Amino acid sequence: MTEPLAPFPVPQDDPGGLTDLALMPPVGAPQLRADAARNRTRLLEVAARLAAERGIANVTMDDIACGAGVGKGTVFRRFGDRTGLLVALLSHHEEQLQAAFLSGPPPLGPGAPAAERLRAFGSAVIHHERLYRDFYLAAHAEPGRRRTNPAYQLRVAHVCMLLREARADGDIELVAHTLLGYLETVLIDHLLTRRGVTLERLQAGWCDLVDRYTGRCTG
Amino acid sequence: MTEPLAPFPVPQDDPGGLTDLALMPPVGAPQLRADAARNRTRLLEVAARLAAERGIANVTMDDIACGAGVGKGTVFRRFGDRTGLLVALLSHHEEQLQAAFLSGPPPLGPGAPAAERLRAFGSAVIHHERLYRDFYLAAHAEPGRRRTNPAYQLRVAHVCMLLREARADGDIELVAHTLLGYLETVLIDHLLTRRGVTLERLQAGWCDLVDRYTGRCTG
DNA sequence: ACTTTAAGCGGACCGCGGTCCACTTCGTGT
DNA sequence: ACACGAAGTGGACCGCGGTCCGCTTAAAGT
Repeated sequence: MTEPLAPFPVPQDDPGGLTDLALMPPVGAPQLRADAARNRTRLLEVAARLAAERGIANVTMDDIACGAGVGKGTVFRRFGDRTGLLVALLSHHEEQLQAAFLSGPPPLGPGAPAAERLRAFGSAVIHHERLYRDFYLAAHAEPGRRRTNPAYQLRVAHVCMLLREARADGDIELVAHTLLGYLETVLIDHLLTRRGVTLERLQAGWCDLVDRYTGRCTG
Repeated sequence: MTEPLAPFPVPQDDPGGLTDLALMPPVGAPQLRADAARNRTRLLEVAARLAAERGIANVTMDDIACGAGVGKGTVFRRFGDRTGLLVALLSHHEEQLQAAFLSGPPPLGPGAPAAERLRAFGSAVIHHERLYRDFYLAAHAEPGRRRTNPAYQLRVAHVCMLLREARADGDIELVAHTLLGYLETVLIDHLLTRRGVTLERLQAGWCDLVDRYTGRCTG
């Protein structure tokens, strides 16, 4: 239970909570009614505040609803379920990460060689997910949904692109999933906290993995 | 929801349900009272039967308790929680798999070259988990616990051993986790059912991954 | 301004996993 | 045979996530 995590801004856009975590396409968002938008914002603010106070694991949906002065039904109508709320909470940070690897400065963003960008990608993801560890762990409580969410799919697409650009041989999509498997929040957390693996070691392992697929020996 | 899955034998040993999935060490098991052992068996039988009838996802803990004619408290005392019960249900199959790669015939068991055994291992795990898909998916509902269970740790140890035997270079433990990440039930299932990847392709991807670490180019 | 209506709202309600604790039973030592 | 303690038992109880449905309200059309 990593606690505080300073409160953070709540995104105003993305009304439905459905396109969350997909950078770029706020298109097709069905436009919320004014009161609904207000409630959405308040709910996210309250959730963030309570999570900062006592850790997201100790915040119930009722807490959030009643903290925002709305009924429980409103919360579920807006976010679908608990996971949806968590995803929405994470979306702001997630978008920052996405912006960094899609259009930020090299070596993470465009400009550096693909292999180098891949290495930087791993490092960035590890740090990012570590920073918001509790949220990611909570949001991944339902393992089946993880890979269907837009943020994950964007990562897959991005890694595929870099692999192709790096002339990686083999089944690109499968390789991408293999690489992303290494970056799984739960695995990283397990290795770091339960197995005593250091961050440097993790990073080295990532670079090694990337190298195995992006040439060095198979050209 | 893959349904039927013929009923299967229920293990009589392993009283506490705690050492389940750890092949070999029924040592240290605290010896159940006769009635408790009887109830344990009945519970597992009922659970297996109901799961075969309507799929494990549609079986509640109350169903099982009342189907076995015992109170709910009894179920939880014996198995700790739902996951514990599922693990116990799987333990028989899991042990068969373990026996196969620990002491079965080559190429999966001892006798074949390590790299070949590793390739066979992936194939075996993929088929095995696919066979009991629903159970594994249900048992992995809580992602954090997966890697702390004895069965997973045994897999890690086994893969580490084979990697060392194959003179794989790099950080063996991390490599083992990378490999096992590829075999994650949820990932495999996602690729097979949601992404239309074929079994052969999956298998080829596994062999490729193994080869990257066990020589071929890095010697 | 007035109507209309789809979207939003709230909170009672449900089912499930999990806990608790007073009571029973097994099996051991005498 | 018996007494006694540890292990086992059952079912009432709890909290949480999630649903339902009758009421309210924002905002678009006229």
